[in-house]
Formats: sequence, structure tokens, C-alpha cells
Amino acid sequence: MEPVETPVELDVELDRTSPVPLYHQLALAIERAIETGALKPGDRLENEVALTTRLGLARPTARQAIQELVNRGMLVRKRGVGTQVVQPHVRRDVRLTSLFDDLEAAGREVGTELLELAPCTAEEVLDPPGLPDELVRVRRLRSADGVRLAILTNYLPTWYTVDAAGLERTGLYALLRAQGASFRIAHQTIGARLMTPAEAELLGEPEPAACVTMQRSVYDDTGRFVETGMHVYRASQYTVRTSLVV
Amino acid sequence: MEPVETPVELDVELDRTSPVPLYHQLALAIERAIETGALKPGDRLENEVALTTRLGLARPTARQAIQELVNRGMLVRKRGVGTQVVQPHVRRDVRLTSLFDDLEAAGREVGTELLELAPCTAEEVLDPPGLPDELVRVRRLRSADGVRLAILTNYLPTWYTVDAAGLERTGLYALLRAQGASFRIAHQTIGARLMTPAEAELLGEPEPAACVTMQRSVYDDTGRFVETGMHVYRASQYTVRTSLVV
DNA sequence: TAGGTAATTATGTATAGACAAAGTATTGAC
DNA sequence: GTCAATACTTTGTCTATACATAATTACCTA
Repeated sequence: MEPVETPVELDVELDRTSPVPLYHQLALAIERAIETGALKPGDRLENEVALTTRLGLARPTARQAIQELVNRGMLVRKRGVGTQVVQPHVRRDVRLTSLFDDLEAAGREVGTELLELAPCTAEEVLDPPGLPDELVRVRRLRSADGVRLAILTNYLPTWYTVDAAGLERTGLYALLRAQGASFRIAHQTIGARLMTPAEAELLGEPEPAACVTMQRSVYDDTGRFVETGMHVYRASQYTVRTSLVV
Repeated sequence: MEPVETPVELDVELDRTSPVPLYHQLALAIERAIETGALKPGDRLENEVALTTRLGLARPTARQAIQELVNRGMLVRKRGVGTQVVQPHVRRDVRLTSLFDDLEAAGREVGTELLELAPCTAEEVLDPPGLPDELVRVRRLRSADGVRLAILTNYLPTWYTVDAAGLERTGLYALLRAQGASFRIAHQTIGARLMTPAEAELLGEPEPAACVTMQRSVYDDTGRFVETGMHVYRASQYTVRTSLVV
């Protein structure tokens, strides 16, 4: 993330006589600072040591407050960099379906080119909870009516087996369902960024080109990991329709 | 929750030479025990002190592991009682709409009787994050085509104003939207239990009666709390249709 | 001016310990 | 048999400290 000039020094008053835990008071204070504009998107908080020294608070206590806000997507932390207020982005609910299912439902002719099918480990996948150590990485180029649309990178547990023919013929979720996977909970984040040169070439976009990005992690009804995906969509070709997801 | 005879002693091996953090190794071990059946729904884990003494682990480290699984809905903890594997229940996505909206969309005649409209504090509401200290509690009896259907208890921040006439005339979300509320993220849990005698009387159900319960906490696109609701539906009258929610 | 290296910054992980508070179990009085 | 008081159990909150590690910045040299 891009650093800012000076970390913001929050005006926080902690009440040690309150029944509200200190970590929660701090979380509320940071939250209020965000909602009133005292902390703006992109602003950095004081580093943990400075904040806790100034407030007379223990560092694990402040970290617990910050972690709550990180879990809710309001803050983001990076080692060696600091804690930053999340840039606002459009976050919309979307059905727990695959792109293939959606395109087919819309009457589009779906094309899939398999780019990669390889084993990998959890280390390369950033932070979805419940990730098994060994995964399979599936990378595909998806087209609609002959027009390139998206690069889809998905990570699957090794207890599912997928092959090249199946991946090019149908949607990933259909393959997983055929193996008993149930889809119950998904955490999904949608954003945008500029494409990398490699992505632009694959998608046939002149540079510079914007893309819609979608990260999704799916769990079944016992909380077990089903798959996580990182998808890049041509912004010129793709929008998202949504509804509430729990 | 109901206690079980003996907490389950997990077979956990921690590898201190692994780059995987210890808290994460423990979280994975507990998760695997749940998915393999070594830990069954309703089972209790060893208490924190016993577990960490046996594993040679610090208590905050183990608590971090457990907290991850609590956040994912796999475990539930209660002070003085212990940590328990969550009983599986049907969890389905549902639209971010109010019951009023859904009934009206279905062509039903919606009736609302206001039972209570009173100020209250956050203490009485269990655990949704981002809750302001002062709230307004709204409690209503909802009917469809003259048939009693649900008891709806909602907690609103005091920056929204609602009155009795409005609440009986239209849906809560319509009233909030009229005051600028935006609905973006909802966390929702659906379950079932037996009705209390008071609920059964209000809903006109002979006892014993089962009810569908729904707890929902709604946030806007900056992560700010909009409302939280605890709804009780006559199981004989109500089912839920769902889609994915992020 | 650019590249490499070292130092600095800030978060991540972990240990140890103590006290608070909610919930349960036990005990004793009536 | 019931109820209140007490003891016990277990999680919740908090402090203090230290080391690890990723990322950035500063400095040096070619």
C-alpha cells in the first residue's frame, strides 16, 4: 500500500471504570474516527507501540481492537508498513454460483481455455481461513460468445480431483458438486485495479486496462474449506449483480 | 449449552520447526478433528488451561487458535462452561430484505402490531460487532393475511428515528432507507428452538411449539452498524429462500 | 544514477502471569 | 424438597516482555 506522510494521532479516551472492555472501547473509537472522517481512507494509524504507549494500554489489547476492525474489513495491516484505513470500494453481494453457471443462465456461449493445472501449497494463497496445506491450482481463460472475459484462478483441496477435459467442458462448481461438495458460505470481495501486462495480453486488452477483481472463499456447512478463487474480469465486459449473503 | 460427560482430549502434534504459526497448527488440528469426527457436534474441548499445559503452549496462543474457529462458526465458547463444537444447523442465505418486503412481494396482506418501542443499551444485545451504546428496541408482531407469523425484535441506533404509526404502516427497512440508511452487509444465522410460553401465546400456537429463529446484523458499506434483529417465526408458517451473501 | 546492503520500522508470534466475571456444582439451613 | 450461599470451573480481559519477519528507508559504492 502507499504510505502517507504522517500517521494520524487519534483522540481516544479510555474509561477504565467502564464495563466495556478496553479493547472494545478502542475499537469503537477507531471506528468512530473512520465514520466521522477523522480517519480517512488511506490514512495510517499510529504504529502499535506509539499508540499503546500514548494510551497507557498493553499492546496485545490494542492489537485485539485492531484485529476486530481488520476482521470487519475496515482496516488493513501489513508487517513493516503499518495499519491503514481501507480504501472504500464497491462491495456487492453475489450469488454463490460460478461464472460458467451465470453465463449459461444468460444464454451466452461459454468458452474455457485451461491455462494451468498444478499442485501447490497454501503459502501462495493469501489468508483465507481453513486452507488445507496442499492444494491444486486451476487457472483458466473464460470467454463468452467468443469474447475473452476473465482469467480465473482457483485453489482446490486435493481431495477433489479435476481434469483438463472436465474443466474445459463445464464449470468448476459443477465438477465439485459431482464429487459431493456442498457450497454454503462464501466470503467474497470485489475490487478493481489495472491489469498486469500478462493479463492484458491474455485478455486481448490494450494497455493500460482496468479489470474487475473478485476474490472468493467458499466453505461448506460444517465450515470446511471448499475452494478459493481469484478472478480478474475485463472491466469493459463484466458487471456484478448481487444479493445478500450470510 | 448442555454439558457433556468428559471433554475430548485431542491428539495434537505441534511442530515448532514449522513456519506455520503454532496457533494456526492448533486451529488446523481442531478443525481436522471436527471434520473426521474425532470431535462431534456438542463435544466439549478440554478447558484452556488443561489443553495448553498438555501441549506445552501458551494460553493466549491457544485462545487465538480457538478464536479463529469461533469466528468461523465451528466452535462456541461460554465463560464458566467451556468450548464446544457447534451443533450443526441449517444455515441458508437470504436476501437483504425485510419480512414486510418479502410478504408484499409475494402478494400477501401484511399486518403489524407494535408491541414495544423503547430505548435500551447495547448490553442486552449479544455480541454483534459495531454496536453503538444507545439503541432503540422495536418489537412487533407480524401477520400475513391475518395469520400471525412472527415476533420481530430489532435494535436500532438512536440516529434513526421511528414512530409507532410508521412501524405499523410499513416495513422497518423502508423507514430506515427513508432516513438515508444503506444496507450492504448482513450477518445472519437461522436456527430453531421451542417457543417460550409468552411467544406461543402471542403467536397463537399451542404448546409445545417449534419456531424458526433468525438473527441478523446489518452493516452499511463503511462497516457501520445499521440494525440487528432477532426474529422468531412460527415453524408451521415460515420457510426461508436463500442466496449467497458476502 | 542505479544497484546492493544494512539499518530501521512496524506488525506477527509467542510466552508468562494475574485478576475478573459468567456459569455450574455443592453444601447447608429451613 | 427448596433455596440461598459458597465454592469451583472455565473463559474473558489485561499487562508485560521478547524475538521473528516482512517491508521500507537510508546509505554506500561503482
